[in-house]
Amino acid sequence: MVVKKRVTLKDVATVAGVSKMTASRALRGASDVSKSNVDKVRQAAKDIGYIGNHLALSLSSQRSNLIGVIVPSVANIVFAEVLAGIAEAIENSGMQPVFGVTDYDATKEYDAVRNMLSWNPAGLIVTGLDQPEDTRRLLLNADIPIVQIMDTDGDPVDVCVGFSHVRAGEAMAEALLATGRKRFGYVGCGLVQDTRANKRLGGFKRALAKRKLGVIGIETSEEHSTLAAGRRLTAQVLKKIPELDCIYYSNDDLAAGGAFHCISEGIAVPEQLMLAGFNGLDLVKSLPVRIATSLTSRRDIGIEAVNVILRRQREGSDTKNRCFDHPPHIDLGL
Amino acid sequence: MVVKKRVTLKDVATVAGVSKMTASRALRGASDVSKSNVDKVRQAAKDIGYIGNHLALSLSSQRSNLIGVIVPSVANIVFAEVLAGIAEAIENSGMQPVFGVTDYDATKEYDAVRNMLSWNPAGLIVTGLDQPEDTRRLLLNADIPIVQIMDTDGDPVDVCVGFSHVRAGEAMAEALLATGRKRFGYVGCGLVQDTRANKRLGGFKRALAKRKLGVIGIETSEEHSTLAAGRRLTAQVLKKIPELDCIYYSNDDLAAGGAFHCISEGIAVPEQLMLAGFNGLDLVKSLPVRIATSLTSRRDIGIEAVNVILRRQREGSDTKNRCFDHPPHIDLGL
DNA sequence: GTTGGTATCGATACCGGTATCGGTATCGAC
DNA sequence: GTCGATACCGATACCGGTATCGATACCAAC
Repeated sequence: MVVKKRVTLKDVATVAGVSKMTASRALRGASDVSKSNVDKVRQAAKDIGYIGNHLALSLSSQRSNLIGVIVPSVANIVFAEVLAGIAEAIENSGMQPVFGVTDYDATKEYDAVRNMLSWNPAGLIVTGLDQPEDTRRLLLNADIPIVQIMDTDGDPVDVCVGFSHVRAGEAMAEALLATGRKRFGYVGCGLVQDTRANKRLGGFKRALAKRKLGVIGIETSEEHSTLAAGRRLTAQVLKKIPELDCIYYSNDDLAAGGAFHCISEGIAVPEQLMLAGFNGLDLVKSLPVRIATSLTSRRDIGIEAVNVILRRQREGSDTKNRCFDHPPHIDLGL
Repeated sequence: MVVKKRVTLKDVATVAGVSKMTASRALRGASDVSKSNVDKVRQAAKDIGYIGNHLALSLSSQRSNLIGVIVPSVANIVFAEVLAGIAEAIENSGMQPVFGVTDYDATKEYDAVRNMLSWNPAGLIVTGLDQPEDTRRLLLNADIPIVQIMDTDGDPVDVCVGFSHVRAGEAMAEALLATGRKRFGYVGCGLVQDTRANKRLGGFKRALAKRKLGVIGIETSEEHSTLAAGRRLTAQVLKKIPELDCIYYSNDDLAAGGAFHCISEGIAVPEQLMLAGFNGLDLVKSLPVRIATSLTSRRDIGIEAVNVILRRQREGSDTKNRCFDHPPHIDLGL
């Protein structure tokens, strides 16, 4: 046996005793092909283990079944769940997701978008609305549906699916104020680039300001959000400002870390100190103490993003410049 | 302005006043092209916003820069971290990962592998060693590096990167036995298909059997592993067999759920009841009680898997049929 | 027998790049 | 002035499919 070469459509055609074209037709729609030839081709394809070549298919037909997805991180469960939603919605659509990771780095994001576009995807899903100018231009020039997810505070290139982080921050502040809390702290691992967490903090502060209140203790760090960081930063902020009666975290991981700190230190949560995270992770729901959080519908956002693209494919551009809002739902955990 | 058409290499060449071929050369290696032409072409490409077309590139050059990755789930943080490792290792290699999700379903896995192969990837990373016959044949016939990850208990198609789950289960049993525990329970959300968890349980039981011991309480469920499920199943198993002094869980999520149950019920962990999970998640390290776990190096496994493929690309098939072992490290949390 | 419609098939031209090879220009050496 | 080597460039043939259009066969209708 010689070198194992890839089985091509031509091989199938030869075995089946028909032309390449007939084999091609037989393997897909199968209109305009006699029943007997369809069978022959199908059988031949199976016999010699024909797989097909999407590269050639997409190049030739000028459309691909790829949907590009660009997220800042996959290790973050929040984006992992968005991806899960995307994978779920894409199922059975004949499409295939391709993921790119930016690591919260604008340069990598630009590269990822560019790279993605070079695959002629049917659509592109990118995270956030605040791409730098050059990346935005790339997206604008791409002649495919672009869905920006997880944020609606801004001007979408095409369509956005998510919610307003500003409003989410405001809403949480209002809910916490309604419980009578007055001395607020903030703990965040907001990489400076985490514009969405910053938007939430902005909304949070604004809502407090309306009641002539403010964030009186703040502790942040450049590292990634982890439970351990949450634990440590909570200890720090409480050491500086022990009289806090409520801490808002940039996300649930940090808040849960804070909860662990409180459990260890015997601080009564939420009686003595109320904790509020963001995302509504499974983790928070199962915690031995009750903390507040904003439940975001990551999965739904992923699903909707895909659906926007699929609809666009079928029906043409109906929903240009629209925003799909999936506002978070506050759970005070009380 | 008419219909916006995709900018092709030919357009670049025209603008730069050279042939397609020269433009092609100028934009990549740039050997055999005069400096002045390289500049002209580069400038032209930038001016008209040339992006390139990977489909054509890969089809024409008969090699792609894709690395296919097939995992059962992305919502599971363990695989998310593997993906993160993969993304990290792939960075700057010029390669691009494409992910497929199987949802622990063999049929979907077959489809995913097939689909992936049709993109002519440079390599394929799949999860586990226990693919059904037809999928395995697909992998065997593919003339690219195939890396099976997360498991080494079996016969790899090509290369495997992971660890023995049987030994991992044994090791945990031995470590727990060494602390003097005698009445073992097991809690698992082993979908029947979760062969790896079953391998661990098998190893665990075998090690106990050597000491004439066994698992005297077992509680499983078909659902996905969640903290809530861990909490519930722990309550159930303890209700039936209250005298357990140690529970082995199929993973950390369940074990952490068990920990939450114990905290709520005032059960002293680990004094009264020892809990042992699997994976060594961040979650476990930050828990307010100490539980045992096996630290698996997900990220490293992802990185190594990619490196196997990258090495193969450069050096040819040196490591045919090899196994890369990344054994977990037991942390009793004491 | 001729005509027209339908079903079926194949030849050919692409899609947008790269590999390959041959052709020209330039230059130093003899 | 001729020659060979080197640098540079473009024509052409692919890669593996699909779109398109024309060819052929067959059958019913006139």
